[in-house]
Amino acid sequence: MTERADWAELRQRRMAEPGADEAYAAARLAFELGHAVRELREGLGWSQTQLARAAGMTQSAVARFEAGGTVPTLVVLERLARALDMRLDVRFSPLADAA
Amino acid sequence: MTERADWAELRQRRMAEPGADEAYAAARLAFELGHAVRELREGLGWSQTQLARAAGMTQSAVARFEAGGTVPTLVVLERLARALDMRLDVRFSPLADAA
DNA sequence: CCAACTCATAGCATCGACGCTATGGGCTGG
DNA sequence: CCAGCCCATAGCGTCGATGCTATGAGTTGG
Repeated sequence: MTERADWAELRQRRMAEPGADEAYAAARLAFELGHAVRELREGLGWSQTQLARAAGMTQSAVARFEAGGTVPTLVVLERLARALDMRLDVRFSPLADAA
Repeated sequence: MTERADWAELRQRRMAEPGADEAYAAARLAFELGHAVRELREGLGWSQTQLARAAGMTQSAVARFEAGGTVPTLVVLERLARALDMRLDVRFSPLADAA
């Protein structure tokens, strides 16, 4: 990644800063989710525009999300999940112990 | 629950409205997460105030969250998870197939 | 009966996520 | 070479989630 984005860079820095533990985790989560959605979308052979329509949002929103531009809201995640015909799973799980 | 809250009621109505599918799902998720946190907290024998301190927020925020007053942000969920020494798990999973 | 603690809300300010529209660059088929 | 589609951002306005502070009700111990 060269340096196309802006927030992409900012977020990177943020994630590098010490003490930003939780913020870091959230950003990472956002990034991974974005990635996941992208793969699912491509898997279906859809364009961002198509997914956007299906999820009731705009192409720009999808792009921003996939790129990890913001920490998504549960509402949005839910919408995307539906559009992709998936189930959104959010839960607290033990750190190391059994499940 | 009589009718102590305000948003509690509003949210109820919202959830009842047709076509509010995703909003409904999000609200439900919020409610369940709130419940989960409450149980975890009580399990540790902590007061909302204690958890709030541990998670870097105020008692009111914890109360609002546990009551399902708002759809929490991933950032907040992450903070709570840490405070409770748990791991926040967010993922897209198939609707019916295996987990 | 009072003090102290716990939890539920209210009210207010701020910040960030989302929605929309408009571009710009990259690719591809005519 | 132009038209058309795809994706990445930029800007801007709005709304909702959080944070804080201040109460009020319910409990409990002294």
